[in-house]
Amino acid sequence: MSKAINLQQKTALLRQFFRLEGRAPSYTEMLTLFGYRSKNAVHGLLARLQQAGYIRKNRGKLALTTRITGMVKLLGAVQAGFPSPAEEELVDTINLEEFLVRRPEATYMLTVSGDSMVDAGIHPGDIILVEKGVTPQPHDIVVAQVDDEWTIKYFEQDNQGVRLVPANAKYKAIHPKRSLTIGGIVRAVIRKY
Amino acid sequence: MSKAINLQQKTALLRQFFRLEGRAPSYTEMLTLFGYRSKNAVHGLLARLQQAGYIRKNRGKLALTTRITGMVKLLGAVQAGFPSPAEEELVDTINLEEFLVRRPEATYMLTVSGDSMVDAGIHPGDIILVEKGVTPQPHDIVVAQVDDEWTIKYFEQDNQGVRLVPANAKYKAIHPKRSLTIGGIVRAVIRKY
DNA sequence: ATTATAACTGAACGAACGTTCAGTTTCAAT
DNA sequence: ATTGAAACTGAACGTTCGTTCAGTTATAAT
Repeated sequence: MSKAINLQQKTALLRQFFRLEGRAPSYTEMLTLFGYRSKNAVHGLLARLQQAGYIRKNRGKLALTTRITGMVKLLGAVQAGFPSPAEEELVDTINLEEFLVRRPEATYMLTVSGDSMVDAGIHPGDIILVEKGVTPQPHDIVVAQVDDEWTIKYFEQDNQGVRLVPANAKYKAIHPKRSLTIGGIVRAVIRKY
Repeated sequence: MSKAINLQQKTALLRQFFRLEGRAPSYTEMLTLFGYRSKNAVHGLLARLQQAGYIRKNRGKLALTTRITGMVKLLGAVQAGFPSPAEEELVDTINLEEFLVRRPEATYMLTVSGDSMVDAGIHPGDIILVEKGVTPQPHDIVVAQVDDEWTIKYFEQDNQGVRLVPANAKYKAIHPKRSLTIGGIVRAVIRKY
């Protein structure tokens, strides 16, 4: 029907520029980046990129979406094998923050101390992302202050009220006596090697 | 000695703008953002922000660092209690991608299937970040293709050569017979609730 | 071979950009 | 009260910005 261009090739270049400079390129910079000789070519390409959801615009200003600024490449199944550098252009990327954080303004990162949740795969030294200001539901993992002590536990409820259950046979469930403050609920666990 | 301004208050405004617009504001936009009446005031502020490491500049163009674009607030110890909205300005933020990914161009995300590493806290359904093209060291966790099958194991070496050790008593260590391909080494484990 | 359409060139445009300068205000130390 | 330095105002500047237009080239279907 007409000329067809490879958007993924262009997004790879945008990604590369962003990683290097930490910002979106200007039209003039995109001339050399994409190998165009007319700014109108850039203009047209950006329109296509916007339609495809790679970029956004407001007030004539360009904003890259997380599909460009995301660092981590998605891999469906390992069975298919790891991509070679040649076919890396075909892989989509994801932004870890957008993936893990729902409400940035209410999310905190802290390090786990204690082994009360080891059977749930939360080990001492692990990092957890905690979201504040959410009402915990049963089976949620919460960071809670019970009787002046902070712990990580499963949030459960029974006829005695709130019950905080550890994931470690060494410890027993707690029924808060004097006070209970929920710091937040655990949204993600991260372990870095 | 002179007028002292609160940089953290300004960075909070920058952070807010970036979350909303997905890009850095222009000088004119910063006039209203910071409440200045002269662009020179913006110019001076940016100089201070650059010196403090919050922003970078190249070719007259502004680039926000991950100290601004990072979403997650750092929390030292839970014992100190969770910050209230009023004191949130005092908290520093971190960028999860920068924190977890060393070489973006070589890092892939995939989902764990199988329970060969449960005793190392890696459960089925967990997400791992795998870095390609790194020579594995003993005790590293690797994604490897042994005799046509992909698995996650500890990478070890003994007098018989490479030994792939699971973290599950149900399985035994493997000495690759026909072939061994290292897909990459596991840099991080993520579990999302 | 012709046609239709998308992608591109090249030039022009006003608007917005970031920087600079001289002068003023603000604040803390003396 | 005076001084010194940092923070700011207001205006001006050349540069670069993103957009637009008319025209050309490339590609795929007919």
